[in-house]
Amino acid sequence: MSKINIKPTEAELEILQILWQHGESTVRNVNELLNEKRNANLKEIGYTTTLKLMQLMHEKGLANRNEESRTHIYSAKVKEGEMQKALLEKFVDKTFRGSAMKMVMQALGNHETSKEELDEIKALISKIENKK
Amino acid sequence: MSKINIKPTEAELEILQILWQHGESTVRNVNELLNEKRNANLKEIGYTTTLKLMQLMHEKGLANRNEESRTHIYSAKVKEGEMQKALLEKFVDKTFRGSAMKMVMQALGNHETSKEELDEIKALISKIENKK
DNA sequence: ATTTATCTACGAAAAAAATCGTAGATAAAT
DNA sequence: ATTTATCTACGATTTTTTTCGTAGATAAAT
Repeated sequence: MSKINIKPTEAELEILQILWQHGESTVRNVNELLNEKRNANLKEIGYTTTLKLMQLMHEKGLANRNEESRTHIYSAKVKEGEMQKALLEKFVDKTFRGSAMKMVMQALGNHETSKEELDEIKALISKIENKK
Repeated sequence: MSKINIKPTEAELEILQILWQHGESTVRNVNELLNEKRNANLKEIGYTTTLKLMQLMHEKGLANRNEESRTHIYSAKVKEGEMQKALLEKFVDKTFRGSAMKMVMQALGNHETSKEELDEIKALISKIENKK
């Protein structure tokens, strides 16, 4: 269960993404990945900036930290799916006045959806329909 | 076409919602609606706070302002659908690593979807499929 | 005609988020 | 054994966002 009551900031979410994708990581790892992505023209993120953010995330309960070795190892404390669910709900409220349907329609409309994906959705719909 | 390159802040988006729903509005209108929603325990938003936000929105190009009468009348400059589209895209990137599909599946899974809504989606899917 | 209420403009304070510099400790390299 | 690199901790600065107070003008109420 464990509902998520901690909303990450933009920067924190970016780091969470990395932790979810790469699993346990050091600050340096994360910092490098952040800067790779942000590669373009933008200024690099300093090491201590990332460090500070990750320390805060640990304090807030967004990340675990293994302090056994000098170089601490961080990992996401919240599960990706749960966080997505929580953020999605908030987003739908804020942007689509609570109508998840509208959002889904919008997403399907805009986004180039492949045949496979459509099939996937159809399968899910059948599954939901059968439950009724 | 006019792509949207202006991202509203949280507070600004809340005001946009009101402008979209109610059309032309005065600052006082908006301020009252904001406080109604926020009714619970929270502290009220001061009138000048809302005023300032709406002035900024006007400067940024998020809102139109009719200054004919002393009491200015504001309206949303960007269309709701366009803004939703822009925000959705950003949100999918940030939260679902760009996979709109994942998000749709998540949304359909979580949210209690009625039969009518499911039919609506199925209709949309057919429409998309036929286009191919 | 005065008082009272309602607006806008403007600047500034407060709060939240992001960024960085420096110090001190430990490890690695020479 | 020294020097150099790498870490954490911590405080401070900067930037962004939100909030509000005050002044001056106009309208409404008395």
